[in-house]
Amino acid sequence: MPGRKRPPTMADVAHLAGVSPMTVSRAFREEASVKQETRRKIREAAESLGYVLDSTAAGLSSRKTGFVAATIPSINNANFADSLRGLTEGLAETGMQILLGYTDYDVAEEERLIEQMLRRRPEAVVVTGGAHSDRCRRLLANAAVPVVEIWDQPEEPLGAVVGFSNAGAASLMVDHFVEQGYRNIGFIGGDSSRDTRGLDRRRGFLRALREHGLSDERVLAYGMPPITMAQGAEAIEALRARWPETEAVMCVSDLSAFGALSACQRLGLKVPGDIAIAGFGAYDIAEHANPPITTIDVSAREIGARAAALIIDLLEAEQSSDLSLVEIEPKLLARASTLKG
Amino acid sequence: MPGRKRPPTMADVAHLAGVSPMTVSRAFREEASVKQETRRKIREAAESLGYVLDSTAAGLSSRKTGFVAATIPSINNANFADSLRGLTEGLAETGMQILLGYTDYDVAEEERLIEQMLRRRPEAVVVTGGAHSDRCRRLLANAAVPVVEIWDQPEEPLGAVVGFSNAGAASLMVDHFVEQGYRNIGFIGGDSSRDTRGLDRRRGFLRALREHGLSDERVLAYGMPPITMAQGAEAIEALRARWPETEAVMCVSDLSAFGALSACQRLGLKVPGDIAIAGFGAYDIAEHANPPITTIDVSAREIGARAAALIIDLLEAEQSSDLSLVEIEPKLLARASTLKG
DNA sequence: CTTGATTCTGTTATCGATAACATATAGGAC
DNA sequence: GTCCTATATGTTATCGATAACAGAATCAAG
Repeated sequence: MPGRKRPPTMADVAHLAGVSPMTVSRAFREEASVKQETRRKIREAAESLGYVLDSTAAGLSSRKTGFVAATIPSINNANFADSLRGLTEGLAETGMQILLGYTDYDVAEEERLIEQMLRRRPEAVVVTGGAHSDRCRRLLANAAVPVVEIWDQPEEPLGAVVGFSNAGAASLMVDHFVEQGYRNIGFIGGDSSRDTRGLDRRRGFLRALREHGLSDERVLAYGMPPITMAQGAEAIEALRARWPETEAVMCVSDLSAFGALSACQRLGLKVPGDIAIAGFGAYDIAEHANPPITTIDVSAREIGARAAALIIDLLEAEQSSDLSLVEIEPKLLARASTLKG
Repeated sequence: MPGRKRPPTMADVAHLAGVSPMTVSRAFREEASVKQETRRKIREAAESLGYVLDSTAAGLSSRKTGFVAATIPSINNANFADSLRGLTEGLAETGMQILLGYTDYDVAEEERLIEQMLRRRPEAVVVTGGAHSDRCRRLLANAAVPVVEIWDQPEEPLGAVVGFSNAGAASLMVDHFVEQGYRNIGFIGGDSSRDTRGLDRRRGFLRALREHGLSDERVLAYGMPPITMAQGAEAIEALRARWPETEAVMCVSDLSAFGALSACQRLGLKVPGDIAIAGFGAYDIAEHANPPITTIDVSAREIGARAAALIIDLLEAEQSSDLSLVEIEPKLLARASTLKG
């Protein structure tokens, strides 16, 4: 950290290169018209001074910060990480940078975060999931930038949506269970009203059970989201203790499903012989477990990529026609953990 | 997106509240002296206008952006995610925000990222790992802000360091294997020079083998980092094919170890009976696998937390005494996957 | 050589806040 | 009531860039 002297500015570069600051500013943007030779001189001067553009100032002046704000519930979740990757990659060509925040599945925290992020004047906002505080909705509306909600299909969207119905996705699993001949079917999920996507899955799952004329009583809520492997393990034991006749269980995520699977195996239960186990999210772990775990693939990365494309469109359009709905189709991946004989 | 009218500024709030802009500015900072009553009036005015502070402008003026830049190799890695969480939580009280970038294990990409981030004028920078391009080193040196390197102990640190010796950590595993009586020992890692931490682990592992007078030939390099479960699975089969006498294997990460474990079980091999398998990183999956996988815990979250504490110190100190080295001690977690009898 | 179009470069005002300094008001101590 | 200190507020200049406009240089065509 050699001496805290102030970093060089465009004026310094301009001085050294013998041009005006404005020309330096232009030289740093590809599209602007600057003579080849001048540009070279400027780049050299900049490099020799160790000059780095100040996008804080640039943003203030041009009213374009190059930020896209994004919130996800948890950083430690491969699904959201995949979506984030899709988003980052999709925005890469535009040079936009992601401003990331974790809500920890909490709408109050989301509100705090969104406000903090809006202070940075992002050019677009991506939020995960459909539940938001009133103030948060107001803040976003006032921000007058495109908003994209992902991973859900909210009843009252804030703007554009790239998502799927969590309830509908879960019902796919019921269909699969029924088709495989299971009748005593259970569900393991989180304990909190905070994970609205998890709750939607449960709701859709139970409704589908009823539609098939089956009992929807075998439900176990366990722990705060994100529900862990350990909680999946505890939950399956509790479920088996209470409803020993259970033949098949869906867990709210692949992680809990894996925990449940491991717990069963430790207890000497055969999966799927004694009990079938399914998850949600198409994590790597579901594919590589023994047996591989039946799951639902919601194309997490695609969600991010589509959101990026949508943002690019909306920013170009200027027009505020952003009530688009991009529907992602969840796919059931039938694997050994639920397949009979 | 109701009409793209310009958002309100402090001047608007000041006008409505009947005070000067400066007082509004003060009212938004806790420490500043503003009469209770005035502050209330201002907050009300702000809320009714939907005013949100512009930290772009604030940062320009005060020369404090409230950003800490951080790079990690991959977003989809629970270890780095944990460090990031520790960092975020540690910085929360200061109100600083993380500006995140993924290098994808690539020094050129790291250089690009660092420059992009430095344009935002972060008040500190956290980088993961010890390999950097010359230009990147120069950029960081010129930036005149504290730099903390994590997850490594570089020979030529850029600034402060919060890390551990990857080579030393891997040698712990050799000690464990030898103690358990294994003699024919192998290593599975990535194929690329890009994951320097992975290479360090391999190097340390092989050196330790030689120090114990054992053969260091059973090494398989497989795929690009981050090495996946699938690659772990392929690799263990290839390793067994080439060196059937192998009794114990360390994989460069828990993910590949889990892949290897699953592959062995599918082949009907007993773990640890026929072959012992260990990983690295203390992922959840290692704990919940069947059998649980022996691994090395490097306290990923603590790394982030310590980095945060260090940054807070360095920023307070003003003094540029930032060659601190915080040593994290890796711990071997001996589990069933390598324990005899 | 003049003209007009095109390309390149400079000048001035401004983005929205805060620092630094100046001033006003309030509250005790004597 | 005076003086002093502490608290509260206002004024002016500035942070580092870019927008918008204006002016100079270049070049081809007539």
